[in-house]
Amino acid sequence: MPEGPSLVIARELCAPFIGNTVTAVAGNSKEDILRMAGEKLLDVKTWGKHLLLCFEGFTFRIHLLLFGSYLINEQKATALRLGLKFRKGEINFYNASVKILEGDVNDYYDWSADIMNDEWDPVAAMVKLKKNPLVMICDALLEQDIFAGVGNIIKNEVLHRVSIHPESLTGKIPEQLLQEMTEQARIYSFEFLEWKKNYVLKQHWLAHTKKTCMRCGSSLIKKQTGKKKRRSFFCTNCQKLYV
DNA sequence: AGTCATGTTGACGA
DNA sequence: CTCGTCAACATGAC
Repeated sequence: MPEGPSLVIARELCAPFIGNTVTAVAGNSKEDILRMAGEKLLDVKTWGKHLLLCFEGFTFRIHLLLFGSYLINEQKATALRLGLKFRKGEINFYNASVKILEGDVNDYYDWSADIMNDEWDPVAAMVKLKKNPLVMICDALLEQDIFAGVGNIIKNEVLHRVSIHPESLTGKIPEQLLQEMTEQARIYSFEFLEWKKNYVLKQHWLAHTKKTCMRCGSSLIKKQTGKKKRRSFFCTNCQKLYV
């Protein structure tokens, strides 16, 4: 489910409840979820892979991790982590991480680090990248403080698109190319969003889970890369290694 | 049917 | 203190 674009979809689906009062709360979350009862949902935001339900004086942060899911105006048999009822419908979360953030949500997040946000700042991302020149680019792209919302699919597709080997060192990648990668992280993410909405995401993958390179036809390498040890799919013919 | 993965945090030991 | 490794969570696609 959950890379940045998928959270944007979740926000859009929750948006109709903005301005409405929570009439009932349920779920097995250990957080004080009853606090939302009787409160008006003031806003729904996202930051990277976080879904933020904003109330007066506090915000509930929902993270779907790897297996989390949600249903709008529907339920399923598995244990409910958090369910919010409104007069005109309900939102239900399953297997999600739920956490309360006290006070102003703006104090918790740097919106300019979120690739899906209007305030996304590629220059700031470049500055952060340059601070860690010895980090492999496959790890840097997954760094949520730099590219909030980028997940493993986006990582693999962006690196393939800009022809960079995932094990390249950030500081060895030519500046202009690094900048192009940073820009593509956002551009690709919005393409991801459209494809996901139209249920055609997977058919647009050119590297992720593929056995052969969709550009040149060579066999792709599948390997756990970097300190994060997340799987990378890459073409040693198309993607250059900078070390 | 077994394996594996679009993710993150915290514990523990070296 | 930092690093690496592991466990934990737990579903669904193949």
